[in-house]
Amino acid sequence: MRNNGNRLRYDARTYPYPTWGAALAVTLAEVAAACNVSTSTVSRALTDPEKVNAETRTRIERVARQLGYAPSRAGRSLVSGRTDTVGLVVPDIANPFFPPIIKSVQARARDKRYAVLIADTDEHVADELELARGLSRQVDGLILASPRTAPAELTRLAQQLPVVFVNREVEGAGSVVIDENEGLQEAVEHLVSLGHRRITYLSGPRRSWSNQQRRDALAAACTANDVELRELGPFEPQIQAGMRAADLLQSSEVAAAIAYDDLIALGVMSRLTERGMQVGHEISVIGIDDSPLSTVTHPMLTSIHVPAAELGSAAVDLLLDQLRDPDLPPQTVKLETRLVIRGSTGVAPTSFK
Amino acid sequence: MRNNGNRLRYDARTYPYPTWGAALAVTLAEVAAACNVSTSTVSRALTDPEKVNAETRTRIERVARQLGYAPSRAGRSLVSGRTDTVGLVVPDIANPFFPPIIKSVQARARDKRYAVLIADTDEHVADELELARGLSRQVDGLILASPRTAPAELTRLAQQLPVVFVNREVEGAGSVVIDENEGLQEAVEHLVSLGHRRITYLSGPRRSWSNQQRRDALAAACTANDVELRELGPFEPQIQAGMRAADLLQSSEVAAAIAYDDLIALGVMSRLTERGMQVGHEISVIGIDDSPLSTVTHPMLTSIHVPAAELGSAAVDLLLDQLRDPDLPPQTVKLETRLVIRGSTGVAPTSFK
DNA sequence: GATGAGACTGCCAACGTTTGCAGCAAGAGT
DNA sequence: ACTCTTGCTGCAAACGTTGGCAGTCTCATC
Repeated sequence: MRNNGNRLRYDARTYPYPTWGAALAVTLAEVAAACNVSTSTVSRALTDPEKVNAETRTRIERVARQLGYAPSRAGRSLVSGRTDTVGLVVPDIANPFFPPIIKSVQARARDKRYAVLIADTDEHVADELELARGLSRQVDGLILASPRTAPAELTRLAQQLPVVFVNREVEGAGSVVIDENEGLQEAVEHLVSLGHRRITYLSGPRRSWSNQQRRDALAAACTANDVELRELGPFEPQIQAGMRAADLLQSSEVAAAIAYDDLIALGVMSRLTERGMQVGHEISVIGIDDSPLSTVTHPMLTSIHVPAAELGSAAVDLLLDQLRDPDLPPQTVKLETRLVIRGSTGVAPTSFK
Repeated sequence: MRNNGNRLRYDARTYPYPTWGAALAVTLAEVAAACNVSTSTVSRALTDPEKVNAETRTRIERVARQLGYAPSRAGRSLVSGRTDTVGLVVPDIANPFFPPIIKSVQARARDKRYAVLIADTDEHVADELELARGLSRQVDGLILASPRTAPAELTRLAQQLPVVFVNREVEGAGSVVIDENEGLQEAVEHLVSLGHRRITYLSGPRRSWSNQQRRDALAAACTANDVELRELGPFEPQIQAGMRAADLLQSSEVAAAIAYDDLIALGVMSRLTERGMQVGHEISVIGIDDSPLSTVTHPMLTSIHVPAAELGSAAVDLLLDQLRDPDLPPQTVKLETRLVIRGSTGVAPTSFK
């Protein structure tokens, strides 16, 4: 019962590759040799335990652990066609909105034994598809966060491999989006209750899907509350852009602003404060995302809370569902938002009432 | 001259795997069939162009492009023993110190045709090694940022695969560290020139290597400038911890604080401002990292600039050097720091002079 | 015209894993 | 004693790529 079909063919001295990392790795064949069984049996013992004799199995398990065996991803991948890896494309890791999403994607993926490959497009729209395509070779599925690529391209991408979109709905693909209606409605009502009758929307990138959503939701809320809505922008979701927005805002006659995201709002606050204005008194500012940064400024930023962690884990769940059953109809998950009131909003100055 | 050793064995209907992604992928064999050459020739044409006839090569290249051929990572990986992927372990993606590092690691790695797998330990020391070991199966080398694991364990890890440490020196492994001496010296001199004679260090995590470095460098600078040094902490590098530090600080008799990092400093500022103190007048605060956040507060945070982008790209360079030649002696790269003065530091109140 | 060199290309084995199939032994049923 | 089943295990092929080796063809040289 000697296993000689799977004997080792190299010793350390003749092994043709550097003896780093993977080359040192224990293989099925070595475990098999040590147990005097075939590689098939070892493979089954470790992946499909009911299929082998209980005694053999425990012996194999012990030896495998002892030798530090870990399956080669490449070998497994080659035969299964799967990589057990998902890709995640974000526009900017440095935008504090994304780290919580990334974290929850990773946590959920790790639970399900998937690795996560992350790509950062640096807000560069053209790189988005290229990075996604590059990743597609080495992942089973993709999560695209806040993509700005044209819808037709995204649909085509989603036909080539399972994709879940975060913060965007795309024809024929799963997505996780936030419903900003409630949050923005609360925000407008909040401002109205403070005496504001005019609101400026500091717009995000023109091609951004979520910017459209937010603008529309805000317009609806303003109409419903009989509030005049103005708009400035577009601004990139960056602090610097917010500072630029601040100056435009200050020269207007509006004392309340809702920004496309927290970064813009924080830039606005920072710049206004620097110019001597009292945010929360002379002017009210509201952000969207409720990132951890909302609490470091003074006054703290009133912001619309977005459930970032749920966003990430829902995306992973949707993606894995799709991997399990590719014929499943694409689903859209919608998450609620709500207003978190802090110090950056206050009673409208009398001159603006 | 028919190529029948490499003929296709499945058609779409009998293919046993879901027809998603990789399963659809064009293989060498298909390109070979379309060109009437062997897979070896295609392989060589695409990876080692001088080895095949110019005419054949261009034909192969054309067909490959046309068919959308992309090599299978798994197949290549299996034979080469390499994964063309590097792992990056960070304690907390949400800490604004890390995103710039992550970005530069990714950018440099991408230049060199490497993918990057990121793991976040959530500041959990015990997960650090576990994640690193998990990653080690699927990467050629690792970059560990600000690890807090015991040195002996790190040395052992570095014996198993190429590792480069960021923000920490480890026996027998490459590392990229920052030399905080200059920056802290400038910081102390700056405070002295403003009339401060006592400084409190808001300490980072006790096991953190860079916390040791910073504390030592600060102690040296204080001695040299005849300044009294006190210490509070340890604090986790998080805004919340900084707020806690603020209250401790306020009840002491020191009007100048240097924090382990920007997050702690920002938490301190936020809390002090909230309690009605004027940061930059009644009390001076200095951070370390000079993260983008330093500019969103009012006053803006005086901070010690750390060249995050260089940190990342140097780490990748060191790692790839080591992959190319495993026998290379491990190198340590040291990067300079400098003080960036903003509004959070000011003349010492007379009572403290 | 035989020989040799050189340029190119094909064959095959190998990487580590999974899995259909077949073989084998032991026990059950007739 | 025979078949039949059941439980377990081994064999071998397959996944896509690479690279050593050997074969073929062309052409120059003697």
